[in-house]
Amino acid sequence: MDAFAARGYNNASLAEIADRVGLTQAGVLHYFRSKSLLLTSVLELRDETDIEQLGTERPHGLEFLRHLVDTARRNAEREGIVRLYAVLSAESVTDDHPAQVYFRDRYAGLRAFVTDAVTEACGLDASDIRARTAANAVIAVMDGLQVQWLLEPGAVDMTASTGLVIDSILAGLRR
Amino acid sequence: MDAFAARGYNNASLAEIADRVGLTQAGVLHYFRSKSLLLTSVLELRDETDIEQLGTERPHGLEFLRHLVDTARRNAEREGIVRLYAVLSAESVTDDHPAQVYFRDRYAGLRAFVTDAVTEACGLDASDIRARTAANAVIAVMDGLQVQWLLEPGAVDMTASTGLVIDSILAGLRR
DNA sequence: GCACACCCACTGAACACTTAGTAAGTGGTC
DNA sequence: GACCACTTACTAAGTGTTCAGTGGGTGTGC
Repeated sequence: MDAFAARGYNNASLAEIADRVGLTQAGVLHYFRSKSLLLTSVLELRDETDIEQLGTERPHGLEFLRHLVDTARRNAEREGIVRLYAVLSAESVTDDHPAQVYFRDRYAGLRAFVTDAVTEACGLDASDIRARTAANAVIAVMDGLQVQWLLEPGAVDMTASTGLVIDSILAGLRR
Repeated sequence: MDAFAARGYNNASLAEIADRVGLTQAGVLHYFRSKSLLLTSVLELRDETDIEQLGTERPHGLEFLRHLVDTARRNAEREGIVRLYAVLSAESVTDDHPAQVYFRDRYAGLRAFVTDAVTEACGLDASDIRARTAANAVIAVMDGLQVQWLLEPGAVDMTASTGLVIDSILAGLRR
């Protein structure tokens, strides 16, 4: 995780990773057949532990959207994970990137989740595309803030900006 | 530009770039002393041509924010440039990336510009930090949408989502 | 005796960058 | 207009390094 976050997938080397876990390069490849399999395994593990932490109770509607602001707040304390996702999600749009499928699926799921929450929170019709437009914007703002924050932490308040966008959009859609 | 956009800085090779311009690898290094200098030159050239196109008249306040929505619309027709910035801005947060300074400066300038525009458009006090919070969010939403759009163009309407965020935030701040 | 968990030593490819050279042109001098 | 010194625009052939991945081991525990 740290290696991929600090250097991206392409520029991280198995030798460096092996070193940090006290193995040789060949030792790492004993467990993961290839570098790209290691990357997808790291991403899957990250998802699993996140889901475990979340528990079985998943908030809905407005509560879910408030939860996103909390996530932004918590993210400001977890630079490693933020960096991992910020770097890899953008790198994944390059040709033949091994995490491309992962991120496409991840965003599809996220969009569906947030769209539902917006629809519910604003009492919109399920066919109202404004919910999807809003959901995409909410996801985008969180991602975009991370890049700015990683480059210059003092210049960005992820919690405030995320909260402002969510509040403003909800207020607008409710009218 | 195409090479760095399609493969990122680290994974693009001078040999490939040389091939596409009909030179040898050494021929490219005759003009640009190093790969990282080539990257920064590409980014600077991009800025220069953008500034030339913009002309001398720069919109202010509300007009500038409307202009951002137009930019989002135009970007949907310029995948190459969108990819270049989306990939490189995120890659730049990795250790010792040659474009790190470029993007830090770029975001600092952008934040100042958009903050001024929001302040003016909403008639806020110059010291009101909500303008900066809003500006960061507007920039972030545009960046974040690009990554989603590059991964799955059909799933994202950059114009609509950008417009929604700007309109909602302005409406909220004006009250 | 067998399976697992590794390491050592290697391979071949790719990479950025260097060096030495060539061919074409440019400007000045006799 | 012939010669010369110098520059520019490259190329060919390297250099040393780094990389992911392989194959053949060896030790350890069951």
